Amino acid sequence: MNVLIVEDEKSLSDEIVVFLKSEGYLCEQAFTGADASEKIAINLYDFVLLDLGLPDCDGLDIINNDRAWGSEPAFIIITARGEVQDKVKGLDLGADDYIAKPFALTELAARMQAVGRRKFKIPGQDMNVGEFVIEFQSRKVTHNDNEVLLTRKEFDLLNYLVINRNKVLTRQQLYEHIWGNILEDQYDSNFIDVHIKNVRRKLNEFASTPWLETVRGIGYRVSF
Amino acid sequence: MNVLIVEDEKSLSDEIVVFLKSEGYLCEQAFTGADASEKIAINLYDFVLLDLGLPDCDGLDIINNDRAWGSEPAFIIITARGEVQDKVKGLDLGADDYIAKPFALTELAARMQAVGRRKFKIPGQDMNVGEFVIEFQSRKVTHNDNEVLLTRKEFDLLNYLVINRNKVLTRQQLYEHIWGNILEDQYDSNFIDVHIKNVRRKLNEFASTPWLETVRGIGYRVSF
DNA sequence: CCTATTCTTTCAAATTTCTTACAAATCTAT
DNA sequence: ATAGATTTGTAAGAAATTTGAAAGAATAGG
Repeated sequence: MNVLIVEDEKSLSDEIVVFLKSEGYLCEQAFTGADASEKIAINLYDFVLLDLGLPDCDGLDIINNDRAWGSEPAFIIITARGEVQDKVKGLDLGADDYIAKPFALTELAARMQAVGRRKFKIPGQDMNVGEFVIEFQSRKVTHNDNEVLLTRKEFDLLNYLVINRNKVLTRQQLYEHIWGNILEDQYDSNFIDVHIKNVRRKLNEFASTPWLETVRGIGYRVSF
Repeated sequence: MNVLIVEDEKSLSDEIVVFLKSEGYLCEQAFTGADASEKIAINLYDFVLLDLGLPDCDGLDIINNDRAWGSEPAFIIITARGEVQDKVKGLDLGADDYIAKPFALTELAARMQAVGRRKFKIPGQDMNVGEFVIEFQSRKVTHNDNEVLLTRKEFDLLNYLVINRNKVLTRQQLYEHIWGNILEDQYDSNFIDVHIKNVRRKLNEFASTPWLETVRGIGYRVSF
């Protein structure tokens, strides 16, 4: 999961980054509204943590700007105490949650998880795909209680495909969300194909996986 | 992708054209509001870059004209600094993004990409055509839960026809939008006919498709 | 420093896309 | 109505693209 932290106070921003990284998120920072707008326009984030007290612009513009369909990020507003009407306006504009300063990092994590569950339909509980059970919390995949040992990227890949089930994901989308980078022009490597192949190989030792489909010319899709 | 650049300052317009062509876009220019309106009425553009400082009319009128659902172009407003309320009015009227003069061409490209990503990913929901269900996000076509296996171009073709349903699309329009190239003069190949035939053949294995019509002398149309 | 993971490179296999040639259908002008 | 012209449909196969697979190099993490 990709997170953009929009917060002008560097020390707080850094603190959040360190924490979220330890939680397994990919983080980027923006310290001004202009920077944030540009980054959001270019990258596909899953979350945007937005401090409304930016010096150069009204943070609410940023939400208003980018109303994407399906792949829009989840906005979580960070407010100082007392900016209540901003909070309300933010929620009206389509922010998904807010959190008031000062906050505990664990609370932030909890809210992000809750928002993610609603917004991206990330199942809180385990999920059945084919004959497999995916445990998102413990990052385990099992087949009749036998664990399928996937590496980190392999699990991330499967995880992201399952969350976006019944959607074709391009290699670029997978790359941007799981690796958290923009894919440069003309970059041709088939490492995503390789990971897919490895996931399939490991899963196929237990059962066939026709639900992990190749959509030729586009990307991959999990259907169920 | 087709772009109409509506900008009265010729040197800037030309500069944009040269750049966008190098990025693989097909460009046309309009230097007056009247010209722009006419061109938009006739052609199917993917993007319209609209300078609000036109001499002969309020650029915002151009956006306001009613457009067919699905086939409307993405409007990106070009404003001079300080025309903030125009920007706001533009976004209210349905513009998809704005960019303030002076801007870097790379930023324009980034915004067009971002807008394109969300705009042309097509309806979030599935759609019924005849006895078939088209799932756009999944790029699947089904008939009573049986999947009709279409290749990429076949799906793109059906997709574009369905989005522009009740409109006749010429082979040139289909080619320019789906293949993203200008069709050279006197280029005669019937590969679009061939793809249409293949789509029909695959669909007809499940049910007849009188709704995928040939408009003799013009092109093809999906009516429903 | 060692090991597991991730990425790159290479090539074969599978599939799609486009071209070509011709048949069938439709239109136009006598 | 019919011949000729134009347009569309069909088939087969060549060319191009895309994916799968294997092996090994680079990298990261303990």
